[in-house]
Amino acid sequence: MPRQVDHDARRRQIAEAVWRLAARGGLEDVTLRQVAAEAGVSARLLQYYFGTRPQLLLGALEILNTEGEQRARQRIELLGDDPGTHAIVRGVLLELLPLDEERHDRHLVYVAYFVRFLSDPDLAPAARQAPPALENLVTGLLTHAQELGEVRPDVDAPAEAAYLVAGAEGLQSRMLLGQYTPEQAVALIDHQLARVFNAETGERPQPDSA
Amino acid sequence: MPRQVDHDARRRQIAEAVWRLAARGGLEDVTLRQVAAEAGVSARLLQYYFGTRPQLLLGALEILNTEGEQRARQRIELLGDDPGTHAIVRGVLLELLPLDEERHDRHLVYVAYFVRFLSDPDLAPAARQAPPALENLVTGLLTHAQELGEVRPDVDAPAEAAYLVAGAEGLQSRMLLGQYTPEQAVALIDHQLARVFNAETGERPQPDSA
DNA sequence: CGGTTTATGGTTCGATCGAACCATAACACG
DNA sequence: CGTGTTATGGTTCGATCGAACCATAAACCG
Repeated sequence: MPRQVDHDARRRQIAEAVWRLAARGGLEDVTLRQVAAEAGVSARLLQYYFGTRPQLLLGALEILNTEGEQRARQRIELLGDDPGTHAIVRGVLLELLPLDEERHDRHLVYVAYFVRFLSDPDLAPAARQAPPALENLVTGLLTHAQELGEVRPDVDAPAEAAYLVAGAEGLQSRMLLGQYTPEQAVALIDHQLARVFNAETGERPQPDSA
Repeated sequence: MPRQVDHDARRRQIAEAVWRLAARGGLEDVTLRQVAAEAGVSARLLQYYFGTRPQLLLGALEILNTEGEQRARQRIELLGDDPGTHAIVRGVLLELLPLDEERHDRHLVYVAYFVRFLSDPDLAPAARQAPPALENLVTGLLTHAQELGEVRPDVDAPAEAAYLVAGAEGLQSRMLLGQYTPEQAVALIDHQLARVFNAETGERPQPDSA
């Protein structure tokens, strides 16, 4: 069924236009006419593929979510098999940083949606899931590393995991504001990881897989 | 000149309406008519006190900034004289958390403005100053504490300060999303502070001064 | 080949937006 | 007392918005 492919491709094309506009001027610039112009299609098509404007916003966000998850998983797998817990945690945290244009725009779009997440009952579930999931993942990885002896038993795994993730999110904002270079932000994360992990278990700072 | 007082009070009244609307629905809900209704004044007054809509957005942000600085300084001074470096750093970091309604709304408004900071040349300077200033302040405090022996000499003060501030900012986002209670967030910060500072220099976790 | 669904463009409508314009109270000062 | 500045409300205009409506080309199906 080649129809389905066309259909999804069209939705994706339109969603990308929404992302670009939201990353620039915020959600208030995401008007049906502007999206249509940015996507190079007629305004009627937005109605056809997404319906009303709130549905367009929601749909574009859902596509961004699934796409982001895919990319993250790919980049983690790109570390090779058995990359070591240290490297995996590092990969998860770096995923939160805007280290390339794709992640830059994605995180920016999330910020543009943020305030809506709090009040809009349709948008809320799309954003409330990811962060705790990440934190639980890191907690699990740290606990695992503790059992392997790669992390000293006196570190509070949940507390450290929570602050590692929170710190990465904070660095994300600052990078978006242009106040940290990618190198500085990565160095700060590596500094914390070097503290949590025993030194000898650390991978050499291999460049972020693009 | 009681005129000036009235003038500023009016501007503040209008700015508060802008904040409330931005904290709910984001900047796209900050329309001149809605602000007028929320503030209980006529739309004409917004023009009179602020001019055009971009000027209103900018003015409301500036008022929020100065007000936020004042409040922060007050709360720090409320710690008493010579509260100890540990307590001061703690106070600075807690200022980033939405621990009361005032800070909740303020941080929310910043998020609503965030995307604009990146593209709007008028808005940008209002937001780019604060974060690095905070970080430098914490770095200075940690270095000072190091000289006093309250922090071990082998900790990297700038790196730890940067991650402390970044972590507090990350916790801020999660609290706004309702994923952390104030107690949990404060506990995470205290956990990090206990690690950076020598144990005996720590104040007992005195409740956040409201 | 004929009909039904799918996919697309164009147009129009009522609502709302930002901003300019017009009016006039209230108070200040000479 | 009068006159001018300050402070406020109301109205209107052109532009734009979201959404509904109308049309039709293309593709698929019996």
